[in-house]
Amino acid sequence: MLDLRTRALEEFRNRCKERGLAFTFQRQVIYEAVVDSREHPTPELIYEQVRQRIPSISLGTVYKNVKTFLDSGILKEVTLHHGSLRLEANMTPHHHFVCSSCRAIYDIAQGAVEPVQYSTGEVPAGFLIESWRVEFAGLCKTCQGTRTQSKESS
Amino acid sequence: MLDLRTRALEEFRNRCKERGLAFTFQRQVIYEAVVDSREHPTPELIYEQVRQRIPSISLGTVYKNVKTFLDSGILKEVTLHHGSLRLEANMTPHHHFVCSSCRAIYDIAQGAVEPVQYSTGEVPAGFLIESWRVEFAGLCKTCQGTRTQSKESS
DNA sequence: TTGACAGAGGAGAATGATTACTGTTTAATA
DNA sequence: TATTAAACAGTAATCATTCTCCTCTGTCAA
Repeated sequence: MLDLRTRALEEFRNRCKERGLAFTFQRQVIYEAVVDSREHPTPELIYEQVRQRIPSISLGTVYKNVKTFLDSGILKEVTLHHGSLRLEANMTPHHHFVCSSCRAIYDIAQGAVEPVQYSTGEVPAGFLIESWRVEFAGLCKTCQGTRTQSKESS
Repeated sequence: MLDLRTRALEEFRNRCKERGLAFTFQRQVIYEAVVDSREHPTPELIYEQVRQRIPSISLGTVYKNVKTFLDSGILKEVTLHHGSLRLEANMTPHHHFVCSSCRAIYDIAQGAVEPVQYSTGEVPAGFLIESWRVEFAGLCKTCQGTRTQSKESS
């Protein structure tokens, strides 16, 4: 448990070094706040957590470092298209493909994917599942052409 | 094509009636803007579209009606948790369960779901898929207890 | 048709999330 | 330990969204 956390921190330190990022106390505490949270926290929530250990930290610092971590692949964002409300009129069940470059969203017909099978033969425990869908991420046709595959690949 | 659009509009009119919503020109044009767009548009983009037909429309009206449509099940939002940036430190592939009531996000182990099969035996055309994951929606344990199943069920 | 009234629309202020800017401090490294 | 680029804190600015207030229009009964 603690060991796991220590290991994660060690790995974090290495990642910083690899990417040429300074290993600061603020960054360490911000990273730990995300690791320790089971809630997929917002920057605001991270800020609250971190302030308990570093009362002088500024919200801007949290945002800045979160962004840095995302760019470096040290953290991940839960959804690729959280920014603004996106709407659709297609009320029939279907899936989505999100281009990780231009963030465009495309519909994938429900029929294109076989129904999801639970490996245990059971619904994941405790949840009442009303619907599910697959979210594919990758490059759309346009972005495949534009880019000469310079994505981070670690 | 046009027929489809006419049908959709007809259905929209019925939905409004069913829900006791006034059928106004603004609502019609807003709805059509979403139907016509293949881009899962933002309210801002809808506003741009609608302004070409109704220059005097206000952005507030677009937001208000979009919200009304979402509440009435006339439109759908692409993601249940678009509001604020949500982060995670778990970099191994996994799935998510989103509670449609409290919007909490839970991790589902990758092993709990069998790899997605494409019905056609092929990747959906044109996309370079780098990853995929399943997003489950429903009620978490807590919200199942709290609520006496009063969800919309149309 | 007409009149009453609740609901809808427009304009702009207020809020919340996020980014940008500025001057000061600190980690990395020689 | 001195140098320097990067990181920090504080604050202003921006963008998305909601709220408020007042006017106008659809809806429905007469």
